[in-house]
Amino acid sequence: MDYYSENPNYTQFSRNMDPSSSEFLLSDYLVLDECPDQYSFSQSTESSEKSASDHHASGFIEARSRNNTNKMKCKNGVKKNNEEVCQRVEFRTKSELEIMDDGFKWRKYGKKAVKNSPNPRNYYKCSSGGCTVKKRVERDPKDSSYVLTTYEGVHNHESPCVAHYNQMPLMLPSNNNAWTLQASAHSSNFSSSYTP
DNA sequence: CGGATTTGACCTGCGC
DNA sequence: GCGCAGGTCAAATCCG
Repeated sequence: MDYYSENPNYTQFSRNMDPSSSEFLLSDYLVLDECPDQYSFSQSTESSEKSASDHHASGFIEARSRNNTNKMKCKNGVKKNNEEVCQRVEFRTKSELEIMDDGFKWRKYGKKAVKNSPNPRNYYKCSSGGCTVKKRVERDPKDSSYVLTTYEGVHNHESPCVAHYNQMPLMLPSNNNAWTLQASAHSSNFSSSYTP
């Protein structure tokens, strides 16, 4: 069974995005928030665009702290202080497609128009049973050619994509603080990873 | 027919 | 307390 036929979103992303192409800009903006102690991994918009263009989205990521901009709310029963960590990862990706398939299977559960943005925000949950990871997808109001994708939470299972293709775990269940996003399972040099 | 998507209603937090 | 905005729910609808 071909994964492409099972996941049309993945098909679009991986087929249309050629890492060797100068038009491919992967995740030039990345923010990781972690409650209560938040850190971010990001590049500023302008520099990221430049560097992403220069490097053709080589996956280069710059880290900085953002302790003074903690406005992230840990809602829906996620506890701030103790056991459960509210982890947020934000990607800003130049793409005509709003759906950035990361190998996981998402179920759309909401769509909402947001203030100061002409484009609606889409809400997705990981459709894997027991996995509570969510993501929001919206077009950048300042530049609609960019897509803002925000992940909340940590997958408690492996990516079906990676399990299927690479037989390598995308998420290590033994390490809840580790995350990896792969833009394409076929582009092994195209992945961003974070392991605290 | 079952799963995914759509979309209006509802809930919650925050600012005034 | 009220209104607004963001987030979620769930029934209706779509689609393979």
